[in-house]
Amino acid sequence: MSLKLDTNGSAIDNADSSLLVRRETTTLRHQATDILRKAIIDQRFPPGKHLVERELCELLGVSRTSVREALRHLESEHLIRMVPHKGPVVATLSATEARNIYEVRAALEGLAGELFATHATDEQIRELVRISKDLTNKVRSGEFDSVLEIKSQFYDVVFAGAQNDMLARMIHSLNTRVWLLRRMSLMSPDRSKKMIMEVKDIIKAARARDPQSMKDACIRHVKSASEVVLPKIDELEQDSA
Amino acid sequence: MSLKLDTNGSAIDNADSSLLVRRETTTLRHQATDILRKAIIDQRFPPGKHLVERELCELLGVSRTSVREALRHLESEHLIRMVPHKGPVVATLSATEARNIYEVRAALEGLAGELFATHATDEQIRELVRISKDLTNKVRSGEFDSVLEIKSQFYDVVFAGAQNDMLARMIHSLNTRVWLLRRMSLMSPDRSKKMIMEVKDIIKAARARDPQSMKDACIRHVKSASEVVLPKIDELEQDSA
DNA sequence: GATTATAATATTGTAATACAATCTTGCAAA
DNA sequence: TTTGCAAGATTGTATTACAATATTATAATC
Repeated sequence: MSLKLDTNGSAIDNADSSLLVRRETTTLRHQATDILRKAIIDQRFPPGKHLVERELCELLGVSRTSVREALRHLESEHLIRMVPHKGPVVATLSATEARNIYEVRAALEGLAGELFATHATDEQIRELVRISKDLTNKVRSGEFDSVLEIKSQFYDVVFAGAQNDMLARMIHSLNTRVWLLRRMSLMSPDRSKKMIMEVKDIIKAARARDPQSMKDACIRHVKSASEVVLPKIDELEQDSA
Repeated sequence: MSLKLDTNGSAIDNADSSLLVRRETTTLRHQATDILRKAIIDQRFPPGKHLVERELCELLGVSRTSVREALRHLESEHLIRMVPHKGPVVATLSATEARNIYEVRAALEGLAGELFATHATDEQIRELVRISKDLTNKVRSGEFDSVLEIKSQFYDVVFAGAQNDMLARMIHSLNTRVWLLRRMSLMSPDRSKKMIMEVKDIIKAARARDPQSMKDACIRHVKSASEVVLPKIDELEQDSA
């Protein structure tokens, strides 16, 4: 496993028009946080795995100070759990938690949709349409790997149009925790087809600028995804018991 | 200012029936986090104040290690903002952010209400009724200081009945950030009266176990609070500009 | 005097080391 | 087999150190 990060934060790309100094914000602990987060999301550290600080130090090539502060951050994202005097454990996701998260996501994404239909610019609506077409193509051609990424773009536009950063951050943090469930759900081809239909409903409501329908469509979309995913995680939990 | 914390974590209260070992979970950094959080919420560190790590060390009587890890935690709660190479700054709350938070709160507390009406036990409903009466009394007798505390109890019961920890945690973290706005809002006597009415609506819906009305009542309650508070923070922002 | 260059200072970011508290494990004794 | 204890591992915390960066004060130049 090589998770090493570059100690000299490079990247002095100042090609854009702004004359602002490209302030080097990437601290080591920040890089460490990102790398560890990615490792957890990609399941290189499987749920339940007991992490050892010293091993992480070697793995990342940074000191314990930085590792510990990174762990503190991941703890607040609920990606790891700190057991006193035992150390960090990669968070597991119980069926109950997954259910809870999808309940909250439905409410929040419903709100996001409602706000988008209310505040979005025409350009943002067009952008959403464009992405949804892209999504359809990728599903048709079977490129399921890129579907999740495009889906993220889709939501980024929704959040931008909704004009509520707090909301965007909260949904994002929820999604981080159910990332693998989402991947699981989008991989199944029949789910993909249904997903496309639901996105079409969302687009329709967006073009009509109808907050209520947009909200409903977004909620239906999350609920529909949860109906695919939750039974699966229920099974998994049964198996391990 | 004395914010010192006790280094020897004391507290071996094992009077309850459980035979489980009362595991000593209070690490120094945890205590430090709590104390700093409280100091910020109580405005002993006013918004925008530049905190200096070494001063915090002396203030709390712990090492920089612990202080920094505590800061990492508060950063993720958005109570402080880390400026690279300048250090932690107590977070300020813009009018826009406040508006965003109240939007999200409305959605989340609406969900909490809906879930409570669906899942709560009869005992929990009775408990809610009891607390709301307590609340009415305190408002009548003008004890506004304790109103906010009882209101917290009220919500704790709602969350317990809603059976969604994730939801509870998210609302709680939002409330932390708008704590002073809430205090501001509840202090005004006429707001209190309206608040009592709204709580009565919530109670009514809870007893009827009507998810939809409970949801609506909870949303109305948050919206109503925001209508009192948001103009005030708008003024504040105008003044400082 | 105003502006710029330079130095001094303060603070954060990171590392390395140390040690006590605690947990885990394995082994010996009953 | 169970109990007790020692050894090892790991975290929690403190201390010290130093480089990188930001701020402030001072001197130099126009």
